[in-house]
This record gives sequence, C-alpha cells and structure tokens, in this order.
Amino acid sequence: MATGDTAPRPSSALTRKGAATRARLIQAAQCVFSERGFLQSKITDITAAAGTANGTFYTYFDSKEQVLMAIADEVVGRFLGTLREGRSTSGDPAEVISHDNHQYVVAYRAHADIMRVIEQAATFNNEMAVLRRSIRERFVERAARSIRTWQAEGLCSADLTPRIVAALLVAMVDNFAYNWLSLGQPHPEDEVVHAMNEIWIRALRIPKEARTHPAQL
Amino acid sequence: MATGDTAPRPSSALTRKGAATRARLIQAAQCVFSERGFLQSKITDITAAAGTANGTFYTYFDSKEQVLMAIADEVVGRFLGTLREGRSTSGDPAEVISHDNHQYVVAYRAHADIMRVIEQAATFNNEMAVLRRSIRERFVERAARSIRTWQAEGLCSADLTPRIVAALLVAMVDNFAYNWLSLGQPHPEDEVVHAMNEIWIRALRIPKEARTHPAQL
Amino acid sequence: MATGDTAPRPSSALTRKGAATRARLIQAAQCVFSERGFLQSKITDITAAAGTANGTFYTYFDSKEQVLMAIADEVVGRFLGTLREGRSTSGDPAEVISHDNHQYVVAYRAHADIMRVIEQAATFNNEMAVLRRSIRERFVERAARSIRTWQAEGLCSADLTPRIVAALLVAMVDNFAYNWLSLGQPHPEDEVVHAMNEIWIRALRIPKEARTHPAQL
Amino acid sequence: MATGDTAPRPSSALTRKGAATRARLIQAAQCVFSERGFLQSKITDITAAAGTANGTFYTYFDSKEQVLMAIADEVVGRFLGTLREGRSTSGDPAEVISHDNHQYVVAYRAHADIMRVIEQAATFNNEMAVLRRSIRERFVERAARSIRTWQAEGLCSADLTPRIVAALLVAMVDNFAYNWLSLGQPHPEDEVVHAMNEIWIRALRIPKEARTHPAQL
DNA sequence: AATGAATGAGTCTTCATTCAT
DNA sequence: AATGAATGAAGACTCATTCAT
Repeated sequence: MATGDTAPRPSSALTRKGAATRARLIQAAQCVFSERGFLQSKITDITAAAGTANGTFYTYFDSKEQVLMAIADEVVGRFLGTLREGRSTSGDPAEVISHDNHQYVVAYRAHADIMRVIEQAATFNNEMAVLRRSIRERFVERAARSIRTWQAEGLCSADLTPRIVAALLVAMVDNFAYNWLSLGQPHPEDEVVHAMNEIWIRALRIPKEARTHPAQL
Repeated sequence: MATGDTAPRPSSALTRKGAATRARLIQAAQCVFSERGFLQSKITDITAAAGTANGTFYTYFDSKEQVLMAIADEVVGRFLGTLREGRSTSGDPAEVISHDNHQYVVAYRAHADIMRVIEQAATFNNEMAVLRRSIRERFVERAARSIRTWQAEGLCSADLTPRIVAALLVAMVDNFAYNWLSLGQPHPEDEVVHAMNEIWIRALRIPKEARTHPAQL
Repeated sequence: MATGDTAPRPSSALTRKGAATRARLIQAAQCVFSERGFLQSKITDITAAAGTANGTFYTYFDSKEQVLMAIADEVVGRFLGTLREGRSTSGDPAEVISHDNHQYVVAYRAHADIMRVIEQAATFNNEMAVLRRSIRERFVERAARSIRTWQAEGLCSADLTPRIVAALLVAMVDNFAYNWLSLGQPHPEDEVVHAMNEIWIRALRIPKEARTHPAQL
Repeated sequence: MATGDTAPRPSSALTRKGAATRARLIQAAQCVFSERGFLQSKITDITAAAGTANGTFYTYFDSKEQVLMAIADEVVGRFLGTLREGRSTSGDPAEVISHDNHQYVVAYRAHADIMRVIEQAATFNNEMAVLRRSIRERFVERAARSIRTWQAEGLCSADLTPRIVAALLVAMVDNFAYNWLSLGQPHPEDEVVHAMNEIWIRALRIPKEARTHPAQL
C-alpha cells in the first residue's frame, strides 16, 4: 500500500517509547498541516504540538516531506480500507455505483483536511505527486474493470472506452469532492450524491428497469 | 476581468519604455513559472530571464504573488476570450456542448503550463484561490444557465438541479484537462472529447434525434 | 596561480562598491581565521568584522571554504611573488640556497597566521589539501631542478636523487617554518637560517672554496 | 607517558566486562577516526562500530576529544616502545642514525592513520597540540643529546647548535613521514631512507672512515 | 527608470551530551 | 553497566525586499 519509504530513521526496531513519540509527531504533524497547510508549517510547529524538543523530530524523520509521506501512506491505507469495508456485494451496476460513490464521499470527508495538504504538496514534490496520482489511478483502474465486466455482460453500453469513461467520471467525483469537502464549497449532500450516481448511470446507459438483467442499449 | 490589483506601482501612466520593461518581466515570469513552478522560482530568475536588474522587478510589482496575479488575469482573459470567440451560434444543445467542450480543451491546452502554476499558488495564496474558483464558477454559471434554458424548453431532462449537474460536469472537464494537459497524463484527444460530450449529453438526457425539437424525456 | 575557483558568485563583473565589500569580507575573514582558526570562525564573525549584514557574505561567497580558498589563492600568489622578487641572480649554489632559504623564511613569516589556517583546513578539506600540496610541490620542483643543474655542472654531489633530496630538504624547511612561525615555537632566527643553509650545502656536498668552480666531490 | 587524563570515568576499578567494552570502544574509535578523520566522525559512528548503544560511550569517556587522547596516549606509547625496542647498541653515530631513521619509519608506518588524526586534532585542540609537540620534542631531545655527545667525543662536527640541527632534522624526518605515510604521497622507501641518513650524516659531518674513531672535522 | 548591492528575518538541520529506565 | 530516546544550543543558508546611487 505504502508508496514512500516510511521506515523510521533508526535502523533498529523502535522501542515502545520511541513508537509512541513517533506516533505523537505524526499526529501533531497531521494537525498542524491540516490547520495551516504544508508550506506554512514549520518543524517547530510540529514539535511544539507534539510536546517534544526540536531535534526529536529528526530522530524519526529526515524532513517535513518525509513525515507527510508517512501520514499520506497511512491516510491512503485508511481511505482504501474504508472503501473496501463497505464494498457492495451486489452485482447490480447501479447499486454498485451508488454504493461506491457514497463510500467515496464518506471516506473523502474523513480525510478531507489531509487531502488538501497532499494536493498542495503534490504541486511541488514529485514523490507526493506520484502518490496522489497512484490513489486516483487505483480508482480509475477499479472503475474501468467494473465497466469492462458490465459491458461484457451486456449490463451497460459498450460504445465508450472503459478506461476513458472511468478516468473522466473519477476525475469528476474526485475533484468535486476536493472542492466540496477539502476547500469547503457548500453543496447539499443528498442532491450531489444523487446527481453523481445518475451521471454515472446515464453515461454508461445502465437500464433502469431490471438492471441486473441485460437490456437493449 | 481582473481580480487582483494589477495596476503598476507608479500611479502615473507608464512611459513607452516602462511598459516594455513591464511586459518583458511578465513574459519572463510566465516562462520561469511554467518551467519550475511558482514556489521554485526566484525573483532573480525572473529578472535574469527578462534581462533586467534585480531591483527593477519592484518598480513594477509589489511581490512575486502580484506578478502572478497579473499573468493570471491576462491568461484568464485570453482563456475566456478563446471560448467566446468560438461560441456556437446554434441552439442545438448537443452541438453547443460538443462545441464548448472542444473549445475548452483547445483553450486549456494553450494555457496548460500557467494553469498548473495557478493551481499550485491557489493552494496557499488566498487571492489566487479566489481567482481559481472564479474561473470555474464562471463556467459552472454558464453551463447551469444553458441547462436551465434547455430544461425550460424541454430540450433536456429536468430531473437534476442545473447548478449541481453543471458543477459536477465542469469539475470533470476541468480536472481531467488539468491532469491531461497540465500534468501530462497521456490520453487520445479524439476519444476523450467524444466521451466528454457523450457524458454531458447522456447526463442531461438530450435526445439524439431532432435535438432542436423538444422530445419526451 | 589560482587553484580554486575564486570567481565571485555574481557572474557579471563587480561594481566598484561590490569589489570593495568583497575585499572587506576577505580582509575580515583573514583576521578572524587567523585569530581563532577556521573551524572556530562563524560566518557571523566574519560579517561582523567586515561590518556587513549576515547575508552579504553569500553575495560574494558560497561558503566558508570558498572564502578561504580565495584568501589562500591570494596568499599563495603573494608568497610566490615574494620569493620571485628576491630571486638570486648568482649562479653560486651556496649563495642561491642561502638566498632562497632566507626569502622563504621572510615570506613564510609574512603569512604565518594564514598558513596555520590553511594547514588546519587541509586536514579535512580536499580542495585545501590539494592547494597545500601544490605549494610545496612547486618548491620541491624548483629545488630539484636546481640540484639537477648543479649535478650536471659538477657543482654538487650527484649521488642522491634530486627529487628525493629536494623533497626531504623542503619538508625540513617548510615544516620547521610552520612550527616556528605558525605555531610560535621560539627559535633564534640567525642560527636557524644558518643551520638550514649548512644542512642543504652539506647534504648536497657543495664545496666551500670557489663554489662557482667545479671541485672534486 | 600519558598526557591527557585517560582514567575511566567511574573512579572504581572496571569490571572485566567494563574493561572489554571500553577496549571495544577505543578500537572502534581508532577505526572510525582513521577512516574519516576526527571531525567527520560522530559518536554514533563509534558506538555503531563498537556494537554498543549510543549512551554507553559516556560511561567510559567524557567526550570525543577524550577518547582520542586515550588512543593517542596508547599510540604514542607503542610508537616510543617500537623505537626503544630496536635501539641500536652500537656507538657508531652513522649506525645509530641509520638505525633510528629506519626504526622511525617503521614505527610511523604502523601508526600513520592515527597520526593523521592526531595531526588534525592538534590544529584545534590544545591538549592534542601539546601532545603532538611533546612527541616531537622527545625526539628532538634525544637527537640533540646524541649530537652533543658525539660533538664532545669529536665524532661529529661541533659548529652547529645541537638543539637546532636536531630540530631541523627531526622536522624533516617527521614531516616527510607524514606526507609520505599518512597522506599517501608515493616515494621509494629504500632511496628515501638512504637519503635521510645521508643528510643527517653530512649535516653533522660524520666521517665515513672509522666512524667510531675521532677524526678531523 | 534602472541598477545591483545590502539586508536580516526565518528555518532547517546537526550532533554532542544528558537522562530515565 | 547498558540502553536508546530526548535534548537544545549552535550555525548555516536562502531569498524576498529595500535602498542608495
């Protein structure tokens, strides 16, 4: 799951105390980053928030970038975890879409602050850009796979390239979530999720009636 | 058009020479920003590229942010101009959508580099965030207006809130363009634009046959 | 003459004022280094001594090492200049030796403080080690050349390899000067220089009587 | 022999285990110092090499300087020991000189790496400078004593001050050895040692024939 | 207007040394 | 004795911005 090297600096395993301090620093960094953004955060802000001395930061991380990678890796893991947990078991495409979009919004909301930080860091840090891209790629991949299956089974229109529709629809969901949840643009949740679902369903021409049964598209 | 205060520092009008120097600085800044991003660019990079002395920068701009605002304003103006020029005169929704999406892609591609810079600056500079939001807002507004009209005329489905579908579809187009054209993810243009159009058309349930004539949606 | 790259950071030529500031910084660095050694000197010590702001240092130099290189290059130049100026015109080996040793001591004394600094820096900085070695190498080379000539002309013993005797005798003079003049070990100048000369003369078996005339060695 | 305070920190005697740990640390420090020099060596490099925890270092030493003093004391002891062991019993000055020079080279070669470290530390640490000076002083003293004896016995020229010739000749041997063996400048051993001996012998005008018997100098 | 030197606040980063366990 | 986490003083370096000419 992890993309960056999040291993602690000391090569030996951490003691219980060390692990606790490291965790405190990560926690503090997450707070500080969320509050003022990555760029505006100083190492001393983090150590102050963690209640450690300045230099302690460097016992566990090489740089601000590295601690963000550690956080991001963890967040991505939790994010994906949230999605997996709530995986729809139904084979009904409309239900799958509705379910996934809802889960996506729920998961995003839980990490909206740190996603904003990752988004910022991705604009100037290559490692972070790679991570950011990989998150999205994962969703595109998954959506494309579903679409390919549905097309094969005649459950949806087959006239659009799966990879491309998937990329477009994921861009929509992901970026809308960013503007809405990370940047705080107000939108009514119910309507938004409904519209999202409908756009997916219509784009893929998933038939309304008896969606688990093939229809003439 | 302008969002930030882009007036030159001296309140008096610029001499011809002064205007030329200012233009050279803007030009240079745009190059430098495009190449290494806003954060990585130093004032001296800009003045070196413009062939002026270090301090000359401050004869025309108050800060690095301000020169970016000047550039961004100009770019936004050209961006919107490009779209307006190519405005579809047809009333056929499908044609309008197809036309607008194509124009959008063309316009975005022309400013992809600087859009990446604006995107970066928007993550930490409020003025830039406001500008960035305003660009998108303009498109959402316009799309929502079209949709509202089409709905009123029975040219498209009326079951989704215009503002929300518009926001979602614009998020899709805008963010996909960013990833594709600003960040360089490869995609086949024809297919992408086709899929984009189809998603809009299907999302809005614009009937294929006789699109200028109302149909039962 | 110069070994390191002592060009000022700004690629353009310095203005009169800039050159003055740079000179002041070099002057100050030389004082500070001489007083407390290279390692114990902080950049702020130098700028304080030069009466400039902290950052001004970096307008002219990249690092403490670089300013030392600039100083060292200059010192080496002056050092070699001093020796050249006072070059013995006589062909008499004893006279040449006596003259050169005297000049060497005079030149060394003039730069004893900075030589101590160079000696220190050469123990951990490779560039400086190279410079330090190159100074000595120059003297060894010169001495070896003289010896070779004298041997060919029968003016001195030919049973020792010129390069090796030269290296040994230069090590003696150079290192004794370091201990005496740089580290401050007290020695009576007259006696020391006399003994130095005698050791060279005897080592090379230069005949006392009629030294410009070949003798049976 | 010891110059610095090399007593272990706890005043009580060391346990067997403690002594072993201390020895391991000294051994490790010597390796690390030799490899990267005193300044570039971190305490953690030493403890890592010794296979102990960071803090253990301070159970046995007060500082990085102190462990070097301990090493230097030991090295100086071994150095002098090597020389003493191989002491020439002959009274023949030429033989004594040749023997001593050879022994000196052998002894120096055995400690060339750590001598380089001591040389470095002596440039900024007073204790180390004192130690370094004391080593040389010992040799100068010894050489001066021999010379004085030989002069008194008519075995060598009496026109140069023993202390001064000794200081010069020791500077030659010592510094040449440093450049050759510590800094790695290549030289052919046989020729070098031969030339060294000859310089001493000629400088002191030790007669070739029947050197144990007084001659007219 | 233009120049380019001067400024100095702001941060990062290192690592010898201490300390609680 | 040993451990290894914690400390924090110390100093380097950057670069947007100001200023004297």
